[in-house]
Amino acid sequence: METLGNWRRSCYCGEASPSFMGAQVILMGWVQRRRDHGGLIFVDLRDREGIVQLVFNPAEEPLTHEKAHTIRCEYVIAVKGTVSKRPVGTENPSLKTGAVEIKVKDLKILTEAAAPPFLIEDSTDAGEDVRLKYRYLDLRRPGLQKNLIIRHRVCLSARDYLSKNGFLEIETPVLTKSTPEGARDFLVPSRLNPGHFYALPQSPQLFKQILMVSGFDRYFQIVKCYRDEDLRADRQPEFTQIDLEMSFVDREDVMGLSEGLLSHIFKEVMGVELKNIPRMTYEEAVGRYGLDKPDVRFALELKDVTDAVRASSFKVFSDAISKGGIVKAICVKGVEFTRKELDELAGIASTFGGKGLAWVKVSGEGWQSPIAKFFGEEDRKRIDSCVGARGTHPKDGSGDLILFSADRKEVVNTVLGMLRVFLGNRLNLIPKEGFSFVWVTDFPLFEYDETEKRYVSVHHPFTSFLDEDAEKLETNPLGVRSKAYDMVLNGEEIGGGSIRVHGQKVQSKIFDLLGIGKEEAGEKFGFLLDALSFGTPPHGGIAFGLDRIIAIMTGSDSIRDVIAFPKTQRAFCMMSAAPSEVDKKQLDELSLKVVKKE
RNA sequence: GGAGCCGUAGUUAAGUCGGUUAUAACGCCGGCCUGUCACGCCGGAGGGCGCGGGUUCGAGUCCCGUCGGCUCCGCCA
Repeated sequence: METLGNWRRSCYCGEASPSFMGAQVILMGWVQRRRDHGGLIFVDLRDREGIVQLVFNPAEEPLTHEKAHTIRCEYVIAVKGTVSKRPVGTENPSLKTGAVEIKVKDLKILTEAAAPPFLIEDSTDAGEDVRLKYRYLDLRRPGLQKNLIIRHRVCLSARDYLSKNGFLEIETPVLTKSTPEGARDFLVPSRLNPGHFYALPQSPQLFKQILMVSGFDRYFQIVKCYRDEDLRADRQPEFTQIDLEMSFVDREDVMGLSEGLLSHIFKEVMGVELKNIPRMTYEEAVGRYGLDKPDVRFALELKDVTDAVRASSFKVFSDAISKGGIVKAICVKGVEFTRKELDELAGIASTFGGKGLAWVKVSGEGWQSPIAKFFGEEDRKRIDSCVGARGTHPKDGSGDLILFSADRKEVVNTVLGMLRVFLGNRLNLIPKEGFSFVWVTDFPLFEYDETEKRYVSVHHPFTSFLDEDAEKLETNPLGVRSKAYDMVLNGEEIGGGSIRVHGQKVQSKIFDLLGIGKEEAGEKFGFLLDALSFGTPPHGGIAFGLDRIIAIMTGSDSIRDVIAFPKTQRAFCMMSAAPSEVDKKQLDELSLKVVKKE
């Protein structure tokens, strides 16, 4: 091990280029690989910006060459040498620096390294659990470094855009108050107030609204949020939002600003020009795509065939309809599915609540289906034309497959919506490149929670409603549409927001409808209700899921690949082994006692 | 809470119908090699099959339980 002494780096390894030709440089980094030819030794030296080849020549620098025998993978070294053009025919076009190499005169081994548990390269085949345990090594891989660099640039360009548009970045508390609605809170015990707890914010929602009451007019924050719910590929217990709020605005203003923000980010970071983002109401999204986060990159839309099948003698359909349900179908073009594949589709349908999945193969000879006998020639024609099915395709003569779901409206849409996404992937209907944005608007304000037997907010309790739906608040709460909007990218929800309620009376009314009593409302959100009574500007905002956006930008399957230190599915950090038990002394100070469940 | 897939050298995997000493590649260690870049060649070390129990003359292979990783449902205003 040697010290740096007076050596200072002249540039990053990845920056070595023909423009430095002949210059003496000092480079520092990690040994990617050593190729020892007995005579010449080649070493690939890696840092954040890339890799460059070092050459140790025994004929020129015998002592340095001798020393180079001892270096191993992941040693941290410094070299002094000259940037040289590689001999003709030995250039490496797959390397950014492949036209040059460093003829090393002097070498310092700054730190030795144990043999890493896996190779530090993008094509590493180590499992994710091993990589998460040694996350610091995993993060040396260029791919993950690139992801985090992109993340940095997205944050930078968001700050730049918002700042230029009059937004102020203002921090809000992390130790805050538990809220009854929404996700499960992470709690933090208060030492100074035994038996009392802070909650980590699920979002800075209340605080950003209060900042509007305070007159800051435009606020934003790139902020961690915490939700104690089960994890998924796109969900971590702590995640980051680009959160913003603006005063004296309506939906158009927030949505327009949001499009500007996204356009700026994608232009700056990806070099991509976004077109105007299309809009679709919740009703349309669910009707055509089955889901409130439609992937509009491919067709395979849902068709309502309730009327076309109403007359049929197929009991599954007629029963569903008589119970107030609907029948919808998707028509899969030109596929030959085996019985086994159809069973697989039915299995998927059942995981989303479908009780069955009726199918019809349409070929040149007409219908082939277990349910064909229930449909006459006229019925079949009507259904075919309704879903756009045809028996033979000019290209290869293959037929279509119609998949039906009959049930309550919600079940039918979910089942076919999820099947649609599954088939889109399976049949490669989804373009690999490109960013397909869509706004979804006019969400219902409430939905009915069967387990709690009450209305709950679809967005959150501070969401305002369409002016024309105001009177339905009394008569038909489920029919009230909200001033909420979601931004969907490639079939994933990447942001959502709303215009807020800005009157104390209306806010109290909403709490009323949600079954949150005056006392409870006062206790939980009294400070917001108080604030609203002191002169509140009309306001609204939106929050974007930074992790999800970066994951889509970088083509990552999971947001774990764009978070430096993510957690596993049981919310465990493989590297630090958090969470862990704590000393009894710590518990005592917090007036806490652990009761282990059987 | 539930469903599915997966746990075998440091890593990734193979392991037949239950049958001697568990196999390969990469990595690691040693040696040789002056134009390699997944360098090449020769040699070597390294695991008892996630953990616990059971069936059996005999278990990496079968059964039960459990722990862990991933994907999904529920959950995520």
